[in-house]
Amino acid sequence: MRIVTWNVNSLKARLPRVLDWVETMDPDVLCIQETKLAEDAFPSDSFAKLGYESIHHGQGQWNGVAIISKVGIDDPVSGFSDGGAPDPDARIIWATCGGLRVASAYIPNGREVGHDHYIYKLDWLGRLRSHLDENHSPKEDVLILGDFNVAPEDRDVWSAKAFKGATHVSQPERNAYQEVLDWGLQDTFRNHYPEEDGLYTFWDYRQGSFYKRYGMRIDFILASKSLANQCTLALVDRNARKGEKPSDHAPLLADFQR
DNA sequence: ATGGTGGCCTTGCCA
Repeated sequence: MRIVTWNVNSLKARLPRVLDWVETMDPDVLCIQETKLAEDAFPSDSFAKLGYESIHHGQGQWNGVAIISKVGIDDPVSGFSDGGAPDPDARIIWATCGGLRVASAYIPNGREVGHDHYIYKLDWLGRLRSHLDENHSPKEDVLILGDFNVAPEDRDVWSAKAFKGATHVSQPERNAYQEVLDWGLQDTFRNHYPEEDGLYTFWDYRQGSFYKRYGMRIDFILASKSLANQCTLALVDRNARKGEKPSDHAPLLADFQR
């Protein structure tokens, strides 16, 4: 099975490129973030023509997450089932696809260390861990895919110096991310490239960051142990960041022996 | 190509 995550930064703006990419790369499951579409505005028909079912949790101008699948979509859940108040933002959607419990997640950006939105980000990652604790076992086949807006190590940003004091690299964010991993998930991409640095999934539109290789590795395919052991390929498609009207994120792809 | 934000509910906010 081929599983992909891609923050598309507006599915309306990106639809032609996403459809073209899906036809070429033929994923079984694609998790999309930042659709920026209202709940009912997801272009299901366009994906249905390519053989995919889809589910969407959207709010309009911001955020919005979706899953498209060729291997079924069962038991969808939008947001968290952790007993807490509903998340005001559309940031996570869950479904069972081909026997795997899959989540498409868009973790809050945080804006600035100490900002209300930063507190929300830390809380949000805590709720993700709580949802896993209360709804799943690490012995199941679980995949959390998405834009985590956290760089786990200094080598996951182009310059640790440039990020000093910034969000995405602060210790509280890294700790909250690690708490999610510690539930029983592995970073499948890092498993494949344990010694490499300079591998990124996001490049800011500003200042020609992509051309300068000023990137960040903030998108992940996290897999429970049983699945992580079956991951045969993991890669970032940097070509999708090139050309006309790219997203600022590249798709991250993983193949599993299933 | 020797240089280069982009998306949105747009004249500001968000990433």
